[in-house]
Amino acid sequence: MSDKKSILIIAGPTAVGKTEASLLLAREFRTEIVSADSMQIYRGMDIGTAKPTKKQRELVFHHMIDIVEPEQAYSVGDYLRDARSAIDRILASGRTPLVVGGTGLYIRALTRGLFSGPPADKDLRAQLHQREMENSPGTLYAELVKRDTDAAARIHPNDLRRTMRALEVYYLKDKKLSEFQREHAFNDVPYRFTLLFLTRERTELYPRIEKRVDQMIADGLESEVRGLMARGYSPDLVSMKGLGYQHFIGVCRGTSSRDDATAFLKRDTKRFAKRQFTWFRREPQAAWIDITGLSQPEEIVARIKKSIEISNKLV
RNA sequence: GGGGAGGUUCCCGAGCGGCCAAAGGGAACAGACUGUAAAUCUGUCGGCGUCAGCCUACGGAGGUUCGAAUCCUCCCCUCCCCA
Repeated sequence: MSDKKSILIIAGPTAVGKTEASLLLAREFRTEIVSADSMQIYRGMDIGTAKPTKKQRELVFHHMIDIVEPEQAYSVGDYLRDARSAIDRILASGRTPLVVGGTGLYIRALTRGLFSGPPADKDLRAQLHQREMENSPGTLYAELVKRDTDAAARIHPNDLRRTMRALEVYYLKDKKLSEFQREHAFNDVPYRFTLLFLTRERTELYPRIEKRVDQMIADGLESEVRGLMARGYSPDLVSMKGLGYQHFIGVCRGTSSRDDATAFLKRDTKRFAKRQFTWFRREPQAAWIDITGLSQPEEIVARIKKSIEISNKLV
């Protein structure tokens, strides 16, 4: 056993019930929460991201929420830096940080690091994108096949985003993405961690998602989006691509109906939950905890504590 | 009661004698993922299978044909118009 400090991570698909349970748990452990949610970092996006309320945040201190404006770019790299520093502060105070969220990549970065690649270069990306547009589709992919064959082999030819990032890494660092990945291999593990993935049967999760979407709308999602639009945000912003925001922009502009937006939001949120299942399914250290049938935060916490005991015995 | 349109795989919807397990779309399911990740991308989609095939399918029952989702007969159901 190493002398690394421990952190507890509570992950799970949207609407399983992470927030309430983690709040209770954090109070009991007298600790603070570090959010691992790629959308809750944005200020002013409260309803659509199901952010913990002001009251809840007075009860337990939350890190990594409301840290940037919606028009600011914020990458996994930024997240890793900021979240680790928050975690280190909590650890330094002698407590066990409670990481809570559903963004798989953020959690992986937190627990196993990122290779030290270059941050996104807007100009270079624009250049690359233009090159693809001016030539036939697949131009960039063909370029990648030449520059970094191994990376290309792992990227689908249609996945322009990943193709561009691989080229970006190559041109900026004069080193292949595949090489970075091979050397790093997610081996930067600074903490001991217990990663719990809360789940529910889909027959229960999906109705919860629908209910939650209805609640968001009742709580004023549309006017929240309207307010964001009034600030002149482009729909192309990462923040505005968030579930709910991308859907209600059309409603605010009068190009789509409220009913359609609601239906699509429900559908897309379910799909998102499905992708979260896929992600954590192949996260080797994630312990799945089925909380189907448990509706009270107390019950969920009891269930969580039980599995922590079990995993502690195993360690 | 009279006239018209139609019933296709989970849904919508094309097919109108063989090339049809049946276009296309939707939904669903599965997968990938290292600086946009609530994003981006991919695959499957009647069942069985040693992948060659076999079985079940186009409202129901018969019939014509070498061969029918496609043609004929009767029946059941839906929608529209006139009474």
